[in-house]
Amino acid sequence: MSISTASKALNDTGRMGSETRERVKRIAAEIGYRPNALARGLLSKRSFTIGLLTNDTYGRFTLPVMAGISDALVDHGVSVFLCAIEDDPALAQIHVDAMLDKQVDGIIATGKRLDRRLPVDLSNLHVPVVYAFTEGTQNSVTFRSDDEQGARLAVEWLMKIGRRRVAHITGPQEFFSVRERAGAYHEVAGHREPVLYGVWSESWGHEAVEQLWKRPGEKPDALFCGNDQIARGAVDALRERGVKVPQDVSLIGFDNWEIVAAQTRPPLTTVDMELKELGRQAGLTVLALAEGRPVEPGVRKLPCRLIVRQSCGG
Amino acid sequence: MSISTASKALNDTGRMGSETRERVKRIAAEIGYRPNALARGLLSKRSFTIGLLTNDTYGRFTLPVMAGISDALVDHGVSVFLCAIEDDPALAQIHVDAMLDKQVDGIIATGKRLDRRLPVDLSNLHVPVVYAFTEGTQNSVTFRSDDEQGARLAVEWLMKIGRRRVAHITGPQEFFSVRERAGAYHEVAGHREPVLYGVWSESWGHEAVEQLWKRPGEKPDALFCGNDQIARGAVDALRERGVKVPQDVSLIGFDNWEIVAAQTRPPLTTVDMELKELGRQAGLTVLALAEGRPVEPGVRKLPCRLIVRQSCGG
DNA sequence: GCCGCGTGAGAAAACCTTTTCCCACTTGAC
DNA sequence: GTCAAGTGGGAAAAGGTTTTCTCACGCGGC
Repeated sequence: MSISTASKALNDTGRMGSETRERVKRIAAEIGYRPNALARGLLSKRSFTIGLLTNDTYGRFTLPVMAGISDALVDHGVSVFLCAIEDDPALAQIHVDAMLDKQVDGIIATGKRLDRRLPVDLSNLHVPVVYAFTEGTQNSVTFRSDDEQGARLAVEWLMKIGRRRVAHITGPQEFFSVRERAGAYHEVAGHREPVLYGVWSESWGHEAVEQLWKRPGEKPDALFCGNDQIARGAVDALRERGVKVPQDVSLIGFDNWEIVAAQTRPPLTTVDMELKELGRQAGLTVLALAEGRPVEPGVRKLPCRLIVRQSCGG
Repeated sequence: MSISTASKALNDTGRMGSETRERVKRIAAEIGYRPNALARGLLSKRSFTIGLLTNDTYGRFTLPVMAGISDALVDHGVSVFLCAIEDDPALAQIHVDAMLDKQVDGIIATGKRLDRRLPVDLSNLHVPVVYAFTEGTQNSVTFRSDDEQGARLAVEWLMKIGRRRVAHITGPQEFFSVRERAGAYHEVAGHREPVLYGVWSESWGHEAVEQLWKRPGEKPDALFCGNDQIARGAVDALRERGVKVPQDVSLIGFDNWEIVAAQTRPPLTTVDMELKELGRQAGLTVLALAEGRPVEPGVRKLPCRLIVRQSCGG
């Protein structure tokens, strides 16, 4: 039995008698034969391997994206190198070089912020690069959440359940997503209540509520928070003031970070950026590029989804 | 210039004139030559790739372990396939097969619980397997945190700062770590206060404090909590009751999950399991095994470290 | 002046697949 | 019976690297 015959039998290629083919397959299964992906890759120029580059240390954004990528690609036999590069350009370069040496079919770059580049230039690689939740280069394919639509979703929901004085407590104004969410907030809620910019922490949420409630005049009847941590801090501050959530004030967060959103009392209604779906699409896209299928460059905004828990009432 | 001469020049092997060697190296650098790791691996039987298998969806344990592995192995040119397998045996098998096909040099299995196996049998693979933070098989190498020592660290600290009535609020008794921590707690603190077993959530921490404070008689002056989430729930409950932390009650958590521990008010003193170090050692061990260096099988317990923040006072 | 040895460089095999090409044999038709 | 066409199987090359083996040449010693 020659090697080539065996190969053709297993791959259903070439011409041969069906009983020969079956026999080869049976014996291969018996001895547990598995082709060596290295050798196969050497010839086919496809390693069935991609690299995921991230500077998101906590994995809060990366992990769902990774799950989506893996989910989409495991059916295609593709495995994923995860490379956490902090914000270290030298480390990033080492990882990129290592991935290229290993002949990855493509690279997905992901981060923790839409408007930041990774500390390494991926623009002139000979493998396709797709950006997810991080800023891409000219003519690249970039996937991001539609923060404007997400914010709109949240504020519209608050209006729909009858809230009229919606305040917005959010992160630093330098963040692109912050500005985009604030823009949508203003469009839907008008300019009756202020936007409070701060940092992404619980303590800022807490402090912002203090500021709002110390002001004279009518208090807000709803808070749209820039992330779940801020929302959680706000809930705590409201409880301390004796303000009831959701009876007196409705509250919506952003991120749907389970560990924060679901454990808050009451559990937070929040905006989910569908990062897993984002990862899935990024994975399928880099695969398409690796296989030479044409992909239109540009920024793809994926819709967010409102996760309704108990912090809004209704 | 023959291929073999070039190879020998770049690898500093073989006999050749030093000026030839230098010339080859210079030109290689000029044209940006990088050897194909697939071809190299095909011959050397070393792919400089390992697989990390995990069923920890949140990545709370996996991520630090992964960081440690990557940190230790990047210097050796090793990349890591991350495979999240949930608790799905079929998915696990697919990922394991994919990794073996890709000729990984070894596999590190990690999980979210010391006393649970991954839903796939890794015992008869022809590549080395190291277990980290999950139960291994007979004769395997397993790395785990020393929960007993960690708990002792916490309770001794509470005693040292003058607390005498230390209660222990923790997770489900089926967990090995829970029993081990409770054992150490009893050894150090005696049996004056009860151990409250429950679940790993904030709400259980909250409820447990209710239970403790509803009982007649003297209240605890310290709480040793089974994880940071329980501790956080406990802090909230204490605040609601007007009990001051750390003035009236000192409180220690477990896990040092930054996002919970550092954002609690006051920030939690807690026990860190040094998962990154655990990952680092697991990485170096699997590398040693891959290179054929002998490694003593058995369970290696790594010491925990107490992270002092503000929830214990002085 | 010849032989042997040492030195530098290249040829070839090996790693494991896939794919192309070719050969031999069978079968059918005339 | 002969030829053509078609069919089943094998040989060989390719992919990029490392390693072992071989070869040619120059130099020193006798």
